[in-house]
Amino acid sequence: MGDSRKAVMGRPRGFDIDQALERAMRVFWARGYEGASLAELTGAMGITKTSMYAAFGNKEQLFCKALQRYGAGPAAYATRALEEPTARAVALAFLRGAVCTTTPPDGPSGCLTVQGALAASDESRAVHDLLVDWRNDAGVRLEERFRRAVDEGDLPRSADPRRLARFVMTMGFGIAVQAANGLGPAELDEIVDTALLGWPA
Amino acid sequence: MGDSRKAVMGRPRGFDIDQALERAMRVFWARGYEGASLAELTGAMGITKTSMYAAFGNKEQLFCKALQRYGAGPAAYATRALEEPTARAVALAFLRGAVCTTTPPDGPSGCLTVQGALAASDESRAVHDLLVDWRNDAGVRLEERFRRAVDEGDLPRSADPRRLARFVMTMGFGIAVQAANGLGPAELDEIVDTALLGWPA
DNA sequence: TTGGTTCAGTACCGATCGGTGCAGAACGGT
DNA sequence: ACCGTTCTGCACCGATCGGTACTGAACCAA
Repeated sequence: MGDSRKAVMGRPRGFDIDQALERAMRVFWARGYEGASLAELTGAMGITKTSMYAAFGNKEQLFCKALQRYGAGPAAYATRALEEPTARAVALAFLRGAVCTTTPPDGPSGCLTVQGALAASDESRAVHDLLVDWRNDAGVRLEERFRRAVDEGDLPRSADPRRLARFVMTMGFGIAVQAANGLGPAELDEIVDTALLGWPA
Repeated sequence: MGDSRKAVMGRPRGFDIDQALERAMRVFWARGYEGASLAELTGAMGITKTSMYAAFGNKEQLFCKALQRYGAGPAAYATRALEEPTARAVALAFLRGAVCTTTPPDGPSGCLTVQGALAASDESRAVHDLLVDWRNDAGVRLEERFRRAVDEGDLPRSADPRRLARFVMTMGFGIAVQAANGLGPAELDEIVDTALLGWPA
C-alpha cells in the first residue's frame, strides 16, 4: 500500500534522473542557489523545464535533492571523519576531506553549502535556512564526537568539545572560501597543518 | 583645470550621497551582489532608480563604491591590525576585528566581501573577480607584515609568513561564515583564542 | 483497439530584472 | 528674464525570472 513498488505505468522517463540530479548539483555548486537559473540548470541536465518540474517539483525541491546528494557524495567525508580513532585524527580527516572536496580536479571549487546561499533575498529564505541548519548539524556532530573523546580520555578534561568543534567548522568554512578564491589542495593542506599545531594533547 | 572645484551648477542633489551609499552598502552586505535588487537598493537609499544611475552609474559601479566604503569603514580593522607590534598581536587584532565587524549589533551579520559573490553567474563575473582580488590583497598584506616580523626576529626563522597569512585569512573567512550562520561575538572570540593556541613562539 | 496514465515539447504566463527616454523642476551665470 | 546645466519622477524598455496549460507521444492493462 503506497510503497515503492509502483507499477511502471505510462510513458517511461526519457532521461537518467540520477545523472540529471548530479548535473544540477554541480550547477548549484558553481552558481549558488539564486545564481543558478532554470535555463542553465535544465540545460546542464539535458532536459526541458517541463520534465524537470515533473520529476523534481520545483527549483527549491531540486536544490533540496541536490543538497542530499551532495551530503551523501562529495560531503560524505564529514561523516566518515567521525569514525577516526582519535579526536585529532577526526579533525585532520575532516579538514583534509574538506580540502579534497573543495578543490576537485573536474568540478567547481568551493563548498556547495557555503556558496549556495550565504546571503539571500527574501524569496529564497527557505533555502537559506535549510543551509544554515545543514552547516550547524555538521558542527553538532563534530561536537558530540569530541565530547565522546573527552569521555574516553582521548582529549584532556580541560578541552571544550563545543569550542573545538566550532574551531574545526570555522576552518572548514574558511577552506571553502579559500578554495573558491583559487587556492589549490597543496596550499590548503599546509593551512590545515598550521591550524592543528595548537591541538590539545 | 578639471580639478574638484566644479562650480555647483544645475539643480542640487536632493539627497545625501554618503548616506545613500552607506545604506546601499548594508543592502549588498545582507543580500550579496546578485541578491540585492535595484528596487531594494534604491528603496533603502531613499531615492529613485534614475537618481541612483545619475549618481553612481550602474549597479556594478554602485557595488564598487560600496566595497570601497566597506574597506575604509567596517573592514578598516584589517589595515589597522598590521600596525600591531608583534605578529601574534597582528593576528589577534585581525581576527578580533573580523569578529567585531561580522557581528554588529545593528547591521547584517557576516562579511560583505564573502557574502558578496562567492558563487556568481556569468554576468556578474566582474564583481566576482573584484572580490577575489580584494580578498587576496588582504592576504598579501598580512604576508608582508609577517615577513617583516621574521626579519625583525619577532617570528622564528622557521616560520613561513605566507602560510601563516593564509591561515589567518582562512580563519577570518570562516568567522564570516559562522557569523552569517548565527554565532555571536562571544562564541567567535573563543574560536579565535583556540586558533591562536598553536601560534609560533 | 481502447482507455488510463505518465512523460516531453512548445508556447505562454505574470512578475521582476537592470536600465532609459523624456518632461519638468531647481539651481547659477549672464 | 532667459539660458545652460543638473537632478528628479514617471513611464516604459527588452530580457529573463520561475512556473504552467496544453497537445501529443509513449507506455501498460484490459
